[in-house]
Amino acid sequence: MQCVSEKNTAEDGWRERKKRATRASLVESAVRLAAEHGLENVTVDAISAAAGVSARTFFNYFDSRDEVFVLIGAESSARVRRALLDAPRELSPLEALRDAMAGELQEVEQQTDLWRLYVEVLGKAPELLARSLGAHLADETGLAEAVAERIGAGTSPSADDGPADVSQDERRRTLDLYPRLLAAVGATAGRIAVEHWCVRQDEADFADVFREVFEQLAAGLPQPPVPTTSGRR
Amino acid sequence: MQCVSEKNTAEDGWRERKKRATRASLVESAVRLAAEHGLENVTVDAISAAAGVSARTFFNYFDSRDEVFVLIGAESSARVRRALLDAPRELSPLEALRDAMAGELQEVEQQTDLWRLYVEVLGKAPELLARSLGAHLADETGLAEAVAERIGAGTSPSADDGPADVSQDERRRTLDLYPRLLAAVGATAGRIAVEHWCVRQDEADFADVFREVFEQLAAGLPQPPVPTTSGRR
DNA sequence: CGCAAAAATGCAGGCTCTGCAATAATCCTT
DNA sequence: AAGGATTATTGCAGAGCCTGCATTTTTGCG
Repeated sequence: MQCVSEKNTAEDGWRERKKRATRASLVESAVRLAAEHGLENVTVDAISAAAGVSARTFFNYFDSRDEVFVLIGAESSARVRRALLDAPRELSPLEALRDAMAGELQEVEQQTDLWRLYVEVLGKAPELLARSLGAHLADETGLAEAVAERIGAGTSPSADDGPADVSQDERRRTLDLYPRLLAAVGATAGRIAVEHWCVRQDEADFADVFREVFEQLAAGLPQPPVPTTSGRR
Repeated sequence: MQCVSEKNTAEDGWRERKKRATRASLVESAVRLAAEHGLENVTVDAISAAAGVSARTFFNYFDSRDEVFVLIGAESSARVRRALLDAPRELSPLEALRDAMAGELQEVEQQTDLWRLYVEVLGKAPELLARSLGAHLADETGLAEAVAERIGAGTSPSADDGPADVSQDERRRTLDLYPRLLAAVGATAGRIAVEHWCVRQDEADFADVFREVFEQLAAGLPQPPVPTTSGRR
């Protein structure tokens, strides 16, 4: 690993490619089997057999059986974090987070084949999607740290934060609290967007749903307009 | 069964009391053991033995091993939902949800003994708290239905199912989306409040943290004031 | 007391997951 | 190209989780 040769970084070599293939094969087998027999009735043995590896090997790729159903991998977390830090300074934290996650979720609409099966499976097992997106896409703790870094390093020279009369204690508490809250809520919003789009796939593009979710969030979750049809009050 | 005698409803009878006691004993044993030996090193056998029942009986009380560590029970979900529906009409959906959850979370600060141990355990196992609060306190789906009913019932008393005759696509989408979003975000906010309070117990009352979280939410998660040390960077 | 409902228990069995050691594939250096 | 080093795969043993079923014990009630 100490890199004497020209081996740059990552994804060349027959080895890596095979690992990727195996991993992808496991995921695909898992989702396919789950769509056919139900999520609960798919064993690690079955998945491994379908993918052509041993059951033991399965656990070399995934820490748990459920993890194979999590299409958003751990790399996503890092990418989102980086995108958050690299986002333009003009954006508010919420906007930056939205854009960072949007970049990651773009592939949702592209890998439609697998995702459609995936959605079918998850429609009957919502808790898995929750864990999937909630836990991995965001990696709340890491994301919270990125948020903290962003707003901490974002102190522009203007230093125009007017009210200096807030108690130092409360401010510090808020500063610890805010990143965690933003990260968690943002991840949740992303999850809800995916869930909603899963159910009503035909009615709107995912991008629209995603945008709307964050608009609601930025607006403070006001009560939406009530249907005007009958007697709007 | 069909209540011939004066057996009113719930909590009399030697039988029920013993069940409660057993359940409580299991919970307490579990938390105590976890605090001592670490969450992962506590087996169902150990918990059951400490509580004086067989391991098989454990699974008559809890569906899974982890469930014994979830102090917020399934009843909470129903109570929150009812509180949400009973909340004054003047309150915005977010406020109503906040108050409904606040009522439920009051007991957090009261059962300090058990919760302190609990916090200690969960400090090293955050994913459990996430599942605990995220999954059970809110029961997002049910909560979303309650939200939908609340904002839908603003017009007609027939709260069966919302008006399905909305013309505009986007409005209908929003109406389906909003309750899910609010429920999920609210639950997340509650969880973050608990988590934050867990870490910084001494610095603030839980009620303060809880209130602040929802204030941020209502304000649209704006960037908080940056520490005044202007020379920063 | 004696019957019926409910709870607790023991047991068998399947599934998940982990360490360990042996084997096989890949990579790298010479 | 050969050989050694690294890494992946595999089988196996074993602990733990969880469920269904049959049995025993407890509780409620006439």
